[in-house]
Amino acid sequence: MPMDLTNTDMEQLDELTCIKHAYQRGDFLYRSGAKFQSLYAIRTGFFKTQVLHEDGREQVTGFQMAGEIIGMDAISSDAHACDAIALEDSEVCEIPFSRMEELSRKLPSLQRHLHRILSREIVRDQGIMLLLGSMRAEERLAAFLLNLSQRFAARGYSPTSFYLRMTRQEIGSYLGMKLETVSRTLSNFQGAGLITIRNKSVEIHNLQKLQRFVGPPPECG
Amino acid sequence: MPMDLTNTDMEQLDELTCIKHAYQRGDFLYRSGAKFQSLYAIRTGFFKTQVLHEDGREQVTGFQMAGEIIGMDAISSDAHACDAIALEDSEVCEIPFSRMEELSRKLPSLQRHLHRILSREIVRDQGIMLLLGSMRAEERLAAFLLNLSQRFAARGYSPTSFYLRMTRQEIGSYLGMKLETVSRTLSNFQGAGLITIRNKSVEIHNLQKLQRFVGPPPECG
DNA sequence: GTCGAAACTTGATTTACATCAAGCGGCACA
DNA sequence: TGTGCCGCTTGATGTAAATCAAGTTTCGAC
Repeated sequence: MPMDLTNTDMEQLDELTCIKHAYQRGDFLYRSGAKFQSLYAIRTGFFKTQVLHEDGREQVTGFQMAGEIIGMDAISSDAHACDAIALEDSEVCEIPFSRMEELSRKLPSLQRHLHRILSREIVRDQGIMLLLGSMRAEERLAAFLLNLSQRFAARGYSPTSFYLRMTRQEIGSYLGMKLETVSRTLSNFQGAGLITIRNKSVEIHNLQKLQRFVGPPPECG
Repeated sequence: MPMDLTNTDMEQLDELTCIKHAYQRGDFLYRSGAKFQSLYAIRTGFFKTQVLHEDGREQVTGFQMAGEIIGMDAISSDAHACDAIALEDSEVCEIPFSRMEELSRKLPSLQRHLHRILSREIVRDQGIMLLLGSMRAEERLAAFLLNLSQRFAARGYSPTSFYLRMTRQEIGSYLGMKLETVSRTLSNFQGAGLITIRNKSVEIHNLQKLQRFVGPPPECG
């Protein structure tokens, strides 16, 4: 939780983030419809969030990793609007939201931080809307890999070599395509020498080239 | 702005919402990249928000009407992340955000309200992700019409008879399809007796039937 | 180590939607 | 009261991705 708090602020904030929990792969952090109590800061591990349509269709709405906050969708109606499921053994800090509201009334920097986090989620979602609404399969997958790359890099891991914690099916759900298309497109990237993919481990050989995939097809010449 | 405020709270809030502006059709309320100062409450009229990809592609991320708040995406980075454009002559209240933060530290009910608004936007976006990621064109358009219907109804207008303020192109951008597909699908709905559409005026004949379109194709029998 | 279920890859075929193309209609403006 | 443009509709054709269908690999449970 990087923010511009003084030490004493930090101490007060500690009161918030003290309830730690461990989850195993497959565990639900929360379920859609559950009463909202807390936000959750992921300390270690990997989660997915998904919304379920009444007709059984599901849409993965995000993959969350260490340092990210989830549960913000639940504030609006006091009930969670999606499921959050651990994709690997994970640790989270539970942040009781009423405490957070109370404290953020006293600490402007905490208040500001909370607002930014909420807003960042909105911006993230808009980016996914752009991706789902106006990109082709190849571009979506390239954008997805680059996004993971950046986030791993920001955490001190390699931006070019990492494990996918999720299945092809889950990637497909997130990106609005079928698992076969995910598999095929990854194979194409590999065939083009952009990446090496072996099961869930990815190696990106050329970030720039992959970046160039995210954009309109090169028919403009 | 319906909320549970006492009268004196209400008076303090009035200080916030006093800067009124008028916009004509086509005017920008704000542009992507502009410095963030304020949220905007739409009093009358109709807006669209859109994100622009560097390669020129654009994605409409929402249509906003009276009573709705826009500009929340800008909080995270102190700069607007999308354009907001009036689709008809409109009036908005500018809400300076620093004032709002200040005041919401004193008024827990305002604080709570702000958090709910931010969270509601997140939930809305997730719904659009579901729509874009896992629905067919027909379902998306049905869902779109039903959403407009509900929102008009909530404002005291007819849920079954209304004007579309946006072009087929804009609907298509929002729903991740081409304008021709929007046009064709609307024609199909009309052919099936679900709606009457004449230019931008829509009449929904059967909300239930339209509702049933939002769901998996009836192959389950 | 063996078995069985999931996850994944790859190919053949189908399909929903995009693209290309032409004509119509309503509205702003002269 | 025309006239030109933009938004819209509709048809013909093309194509990206879905679907259907094997076959292979991986991995967890026993």
